[in-house]
Amino acid sequence: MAYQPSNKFEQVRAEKLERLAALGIDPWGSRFDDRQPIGQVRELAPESGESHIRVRTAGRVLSKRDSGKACFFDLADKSGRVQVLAGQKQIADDWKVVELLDLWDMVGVEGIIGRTRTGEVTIFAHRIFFLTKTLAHPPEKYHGAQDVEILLRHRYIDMIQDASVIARFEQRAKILGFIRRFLAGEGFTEVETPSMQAIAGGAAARPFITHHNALDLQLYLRIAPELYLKRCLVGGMERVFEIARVFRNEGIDATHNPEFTMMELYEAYGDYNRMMEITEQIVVGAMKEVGLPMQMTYGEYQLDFTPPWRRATYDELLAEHAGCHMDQPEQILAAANARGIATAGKDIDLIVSELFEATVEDVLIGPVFVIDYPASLCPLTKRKTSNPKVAERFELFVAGMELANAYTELNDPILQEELFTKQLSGQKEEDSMAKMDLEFILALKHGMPPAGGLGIGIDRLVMLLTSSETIRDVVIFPLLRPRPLSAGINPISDDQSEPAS
RNA sequence: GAGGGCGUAGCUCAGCGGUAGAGCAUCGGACUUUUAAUCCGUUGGCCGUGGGUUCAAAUCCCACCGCCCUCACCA
Repeated sequence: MAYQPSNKFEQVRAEKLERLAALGIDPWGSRFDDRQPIGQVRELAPESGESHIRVRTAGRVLSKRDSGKACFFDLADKSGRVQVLAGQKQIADDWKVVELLDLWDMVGVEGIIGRTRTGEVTIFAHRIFFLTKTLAHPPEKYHGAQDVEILLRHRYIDMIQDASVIARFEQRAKILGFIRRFLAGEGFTEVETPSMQAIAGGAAARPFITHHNALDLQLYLRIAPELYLKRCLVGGMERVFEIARVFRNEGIDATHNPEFTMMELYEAYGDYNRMMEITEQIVVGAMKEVGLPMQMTYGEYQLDFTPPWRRATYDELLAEHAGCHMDQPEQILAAANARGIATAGKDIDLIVSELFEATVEDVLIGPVFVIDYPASLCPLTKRKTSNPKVAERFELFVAGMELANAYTELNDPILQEELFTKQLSGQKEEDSMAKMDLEFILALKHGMPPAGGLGIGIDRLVMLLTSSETIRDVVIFPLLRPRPLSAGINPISDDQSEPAS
């Protein structure tokens, strides 16, 4: 299969493959040992002039300034960027390599660290080792690629041209690392429950459907790990958690990606009050992990995470922002009608929920725990002993985003079975958390200890802690509709994918 | 799903009825302290796709595709 360059730029670069080969140089390089990261190399630089310190490093050529018998280029690796001066006389035979060097090629460099007369940290090269040819033509050097579509579809371009992109995903990794260490320290065991489930339960969301051929079985991609993690409680795993990729077949916007990461934990003998403490510990700990102060800004908001955070009941927030109480149907209907919320044929609690979402959620700058939800909205949650119409549930809101959701878990199999059959009128089954799962009921019949359970949206937490405005900044490869390759970027083979019909 | 915006060279963008443009990048040349290097020259286009209006369409109209924003849906 012959390589077909997709434009003249690639044609030119392809020809350089031959020219490199003619010089006995492998354009795809090989192992390069004893490499010092560029960040470390920079630290060896003297105050001025050349040192006697030899350095050996490697990276990608991001810019290049030819100057007759010398060539300056900037070499970058993950740790930083440094200028290299390759003088024809100084690098001797390797000058042939420099002559064939293109932007975004990768090379190894050996030389002396120093500074030019303008003070720029520079490797005065003695050797240049060709490591990898870049066949594609890179974006413009000053602005770089700006088109969001290019940056998302080809995230590597985003990473190459903007060091903060990798840094942001490293922050994400640090946050996840902290959560794992913290929970391990608290005695939680990490488990991995099925992503493919015969019944997609544990949340209210439309699932993705898939199929197993050998079993001839329709399966769903999970919308939550909840029902499996509770089985672990039944079995005696007293503290258990999962960092679960979940999949929801819903719309896409700044805070929703079809697949995202949910941390769920369950603690036997706990309740939702205990979950609030853990939530504070996790969020505050994660903030410290990435070096954030308790007072911080996120977008236009000034947030103070100094614990304990405000705890406000669902009812008092409803009263404050919608002017009605959740147990007063006339008030609710009036308030809903006043805001144009359709009420006909809808269960009163569904209307309450819509009213709450319309009036309260967006104004919750927080951090604030919204506690004690209308019970009918919470089929997996234990009811308050003092008032069975209220469920021991909280949601954590920050900057208008829901960041966490937790309950005192319902462990009564008889009530659970009943709640699974109860659909609120005016609500589609797919919009309800109540989906009959007899296997789960059977598990509860074997005795699940009273417990607290917590889910934290990891992507949104990372957004908050990295000042990211959209979830796409923290999901490394967010979903985009596939399309025939963008102009100028063609595959090496000639079998173009067909556009979706 | 509804409304709005955008799609022009590899990239960043101008042009908005009358021969398709600039900067960077590329290619050739000069230059051993440049750093958005500079200087001289050069190449580069199904103007997203398909219809239509017009003597004439990148430009106006319609449909479709993709992306973005707002709203809706949704945690």
